[in-house]
Amino acid sequence: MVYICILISKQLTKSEQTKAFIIEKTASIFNSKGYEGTSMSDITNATGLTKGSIYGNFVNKDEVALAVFDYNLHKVQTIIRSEMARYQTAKDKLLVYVNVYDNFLNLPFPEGGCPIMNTAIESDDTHPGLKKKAADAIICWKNRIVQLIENGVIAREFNKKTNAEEAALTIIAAIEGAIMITKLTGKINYRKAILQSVKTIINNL
Amino acid sequence: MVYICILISKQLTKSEQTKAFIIEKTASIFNSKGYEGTSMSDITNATGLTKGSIYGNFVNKDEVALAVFDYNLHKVQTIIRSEMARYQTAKDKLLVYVNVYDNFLNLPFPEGGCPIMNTAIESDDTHPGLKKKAADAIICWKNRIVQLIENGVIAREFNKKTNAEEAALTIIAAIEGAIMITKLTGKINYRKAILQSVKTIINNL
DNA sequence: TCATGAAAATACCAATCGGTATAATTTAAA
DNA sequence: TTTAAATTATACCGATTGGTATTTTCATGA
Repeated sequence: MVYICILISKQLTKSEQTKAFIIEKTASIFNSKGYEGTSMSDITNATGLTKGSIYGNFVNKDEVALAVFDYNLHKVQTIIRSEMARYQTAKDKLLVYVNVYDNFLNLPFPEGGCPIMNTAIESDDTHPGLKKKAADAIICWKNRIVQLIENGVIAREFNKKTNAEEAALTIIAAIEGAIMITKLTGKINYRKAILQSVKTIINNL
Repeated sequence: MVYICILISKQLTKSEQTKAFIIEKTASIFNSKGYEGTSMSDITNATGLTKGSIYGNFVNKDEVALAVFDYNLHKVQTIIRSEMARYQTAKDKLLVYVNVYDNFLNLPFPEGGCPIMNTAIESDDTHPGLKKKAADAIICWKNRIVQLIENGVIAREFNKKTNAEEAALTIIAAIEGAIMITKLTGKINYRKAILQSVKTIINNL
């Protein structure tokens, strides 16, 4: 199994390596300046590569942006998944969201805030491809929380009268709002206060 | 008094009239495409004016963007204030936020979503002037809700153990998150579900 | 009615935008 | 080691960007 993995990773094309390199080097730029605000020269400067090389690996800037979104989203999902694996109960797993977003400065979180919200706000009126990806990510996130709550109901951790979807959407909305407000005002206590409310919501499920 | 008002409005410079005209015509564009994504040609197309005229009334594009933010923010604040004036109790006044954001398609709300959030997300890493304006708007909003809650505590509508700031920030975060999620996914029920949670939070104060 | 200042239009600027054709260089298989 | 293919660099493209200098038009008070 490991052997196969090594073989597969050795078979990574030069082009695939360069692609990954470009994505890594530009991920934080796209997430900070936005997909419109990031220029081709930003990309060449960040990578040290030339335009010819970028366009030899991606058909256009849009494709870089889409790949970078996937990369940033994957980064967040990986953190959440690995933290959640440490806990057993539905409640503890749900509280992972609170703890992760409360300490995301100490975690390998994408620079520039939540990639889903950044992409959502920038692209909802302008870039259908990115909008679709962000929307799918939100719905996937919501479904994951709904499932956790339903598991908790089955395990008699949560009240069976709980409206799982309403709770899931509220948790997501509050978290995203918290990130935005703290990034904007610089007040970490604001995020802490909102996440305290999220914790209360989870405890009352 | 009225006479004075008429005099003052007659004294509106031609330049001031044009300025207001430019702001009105471009407000929805800035709020949809973003302040970076809106070009000078967008502005000239929307107004029918030429670049010379725009730059005769504003020193640069930034100044238009800042003025448009004020205009869009004022629009939201006017709706909230006039709705709130119809109610007396602190709880009813707080519930205005829920009702307004639940029906904002039927109100003269700025096109393109919440101008505070749009500006916050786009400008927090790129445009200090706009970031400052958005941050001030959020803090002002928070203080207003805190005051309403404190009034409600004095009037014995709310529990005096209520953490007003935590509640205020949570309400704002949930509302902003709700707007983002519904705009992104197209699912109005998602917003309704989150606003239902906000209503519950207000009822439990 | 005429003169004057304000406002708007025209024509232009250098810089940058995303993108491409082609040439030089690596890479890797034979 | 040779050679063909894949990858990267160079040099360029037209279009558009924000911005300005200058001219024309317009409004208005004397």
